[in-house]
Amino acid sequence: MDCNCVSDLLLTSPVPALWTPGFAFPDWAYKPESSPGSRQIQLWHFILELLQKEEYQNVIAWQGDYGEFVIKDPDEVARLWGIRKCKPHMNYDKLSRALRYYYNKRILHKTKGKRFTYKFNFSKVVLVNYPLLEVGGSSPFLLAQGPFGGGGPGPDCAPLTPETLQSLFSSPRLAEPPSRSPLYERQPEAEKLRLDAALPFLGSGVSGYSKAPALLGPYGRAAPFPEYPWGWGPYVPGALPLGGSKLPAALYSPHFYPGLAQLPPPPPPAAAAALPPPPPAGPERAAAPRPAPPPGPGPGPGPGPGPGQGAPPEPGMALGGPPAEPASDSELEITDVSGSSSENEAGSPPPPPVPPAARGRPKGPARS
DNA sequence: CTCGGAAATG
DNA sequence: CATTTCCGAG
Repeated sequence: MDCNCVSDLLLTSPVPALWTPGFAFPDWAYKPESSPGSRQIQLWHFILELLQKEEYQNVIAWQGDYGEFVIKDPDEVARLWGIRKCKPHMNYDKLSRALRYYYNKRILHKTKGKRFTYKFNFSKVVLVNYPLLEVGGSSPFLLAQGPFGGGGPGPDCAPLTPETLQSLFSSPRLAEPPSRSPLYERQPEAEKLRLDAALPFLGSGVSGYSKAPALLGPYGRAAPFPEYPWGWGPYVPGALPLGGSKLPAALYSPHFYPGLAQLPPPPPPAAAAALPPPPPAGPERAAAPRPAPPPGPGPGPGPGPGPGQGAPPEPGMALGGPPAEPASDSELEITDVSGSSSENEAGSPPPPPVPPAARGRPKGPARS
C-alpha cells in the first residue's frame, strides 16, 4: 500500500505559466508511445526537473558548461528520486548506476575528475520553444503535441498534479486539444507542429566562454544551454539522425527571452513587453520528511548581472558532427572535447555559481 | 568514487 | 524497456 510517497517534488510551486524555457526533447526522450498515460518519469527527466528549481540548488545544480551539473547532495537526490519512484531504498549508488546506463544511451556523460558531476548530452536533446507565455502570447509558434490527455493522469504512484509535469516536458497544451486521438499516436510524418531546434552544441569547452546560465533572471534557474543566439547553422546534419526519430529540417527555436530580446531573429514583437512577475517561490516542500535544502534567502545566483552574453558563440564551432551514426554504438561523437582534458574553463572561470558555503557537506575533505 | 555485468522487476 | 538491486574491480 501504499507508499506514502509524497510527491514533494514539483507540486511545491504553483508553476505559473511562466516557467522556465520550455525544454523539449525528441521523441526518444519520452517514449511514451507505447504507454499511453503512464509514462514513468525517467531519471534524467527528474534530474532536469530538479535542476530547474532553486529549491534544489543545494542538492543539484548546473555547473560548468552547458549541460554540466553537479550533484551536491547525492543522498538527497537519491532520496528524492526514491520518493518519486517509491523506492525507499534508493541511494546514490543505485541512482548512479542508472545514470551510468545513460552513458551508452548518450543522454548523459560523466565529467571525469569531478565528483558527482555529469553532463547532459544535449546533442540529442532538442530544445523546443518554450511554453507560451500567456502574458504576451508572443509566440506564434510553439506548440507541442498534447499528449496529456486524457488519458491517464496518474503518472506516478504519488498523486501528482498535472501542473507538475506541465512544468517541463509534459506538454504545453496551449495549442489546443482539437482532435486528440485517444492515444496520441504521433503521426510519422506529420510531425506535429513542434518547432524543434537541434542544439548542436556540445562542443562545450570548445568555445570556452560563457557558461553560466542566468538566463531568466527572475526565475532563477535555466539551463545553461540556450543562451546563445541562433548562431547555429540551419540545423546540423547529423545532429540527431537517429534511425528512429527523424526531425524535420525546420529546426529552429525561437528561444527569445525578454532579457535577451536582442536576439537576431526576433520574431516576437512584444517579446520583452511581457515579462510576468517572478514567482514568489515561497511555500515549497509540503510533505518532505527531510527538508534538506533550505530555500535559502536566495543569494540571487540567477538574476545576476548576467554573463554579458555579448559574446557570440564561437563562429567556427565545428560541430561537424558525426555525420552519421547509424547504429554504431561507437561513442565517437564530439563528446566533450574539453571533457577529455578536464573540461575546465581554463581561462574563463568567471563567476562560477558554485556556492562555496554549502553547508552541511560533510564530505569535503580537503579538496586540494 | 566510478564503472559496468548480471539478474530481477513492473 | 528503464531502471533497481547487488556486487566485484579499478
